Amino acid sequence: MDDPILSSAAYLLFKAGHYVHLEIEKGLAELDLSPREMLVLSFVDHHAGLSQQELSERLGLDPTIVVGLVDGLEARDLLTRSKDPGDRRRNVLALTTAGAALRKQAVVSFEALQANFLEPLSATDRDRLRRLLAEVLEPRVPWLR
Amino acid sequence: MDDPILSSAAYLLFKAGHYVHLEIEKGLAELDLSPREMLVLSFVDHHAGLSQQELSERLGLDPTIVVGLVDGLEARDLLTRSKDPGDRRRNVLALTTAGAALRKQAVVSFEALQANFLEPLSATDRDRLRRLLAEVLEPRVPWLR
DNA sequence: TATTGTTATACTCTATAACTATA
DNA sequence: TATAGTTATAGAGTATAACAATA
Repeated sequence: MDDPILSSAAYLLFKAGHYVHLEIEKGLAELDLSPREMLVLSFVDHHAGLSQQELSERLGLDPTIVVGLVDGLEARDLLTRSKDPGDRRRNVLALTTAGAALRKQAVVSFEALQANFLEPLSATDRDRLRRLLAEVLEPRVPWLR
Repeated sequence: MDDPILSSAAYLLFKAGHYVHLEIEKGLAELDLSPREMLVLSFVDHHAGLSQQELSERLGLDPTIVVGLVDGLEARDLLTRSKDPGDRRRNVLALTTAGAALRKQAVVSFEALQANFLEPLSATDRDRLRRLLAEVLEPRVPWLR
């Protein structure tokens, strides 16, 4: 493989991102969750009282996409929407008990899927990869730090 | 950032793949090329006489997508379609002089965009990242090796 | 009967703009 | 007048199935 593009870090990054998304998506289907739904559950759990706006910024999703995601999760009683008393334009999102339980399952599943994806790498190399990616993303997505 | 998902290698991989694609796409627009069109030009150049079928397999693109890509590149006289004399069902693709020239430009542009994307990393770390990604992808995309 | 390339079409995904309710 | 959330809709991107030409 001497192709300067197909063997480049950029192309491999793109491909790896695509494959890992596919595998996580397929695995999470057993819990009836899309990767994005898992992200929302996880994010709500770790950032209590955040608004949909903040969520859409942090996850890089269009606000209109978030509406649909929250609709679906609310209909399944996995989270609740409530008006922020301090600013009634804003929705405050919170996980229900069922939502918190499902999120826990999702994290377990996610980590198993990730371990399977990274299986060719040693534990040291997995962490090395994670840190390299974090370094590259840091200037673009500051709140990931 | 203690979120087990948002700080995971898998999520960072997904995000990084997304961002690098965006930046390459934006940069290549100056040459009126999409990332995929660049891939096709590069691949045809490095694998003389390959069919559209082979191209779609190697690039992970649906054959019907390849038809459209080749249509566009042929209309711009960047490559030629010709029937394989040994098997007249197959199209043999080849770059024109203009196509080869544009590909060269695209590679230069691509490498500058990639360097900019990986700017936070040292040369050693860029190569380390590339090798880690190649290792992870190897069992999934054997022909990348 | 199988395979390559092609077309047409239906489906999904996404963003845009317009609306409401609050501030 | 500006902002958070919502809705409706149009556009892009994709895959599916059916087709023609060749093996």
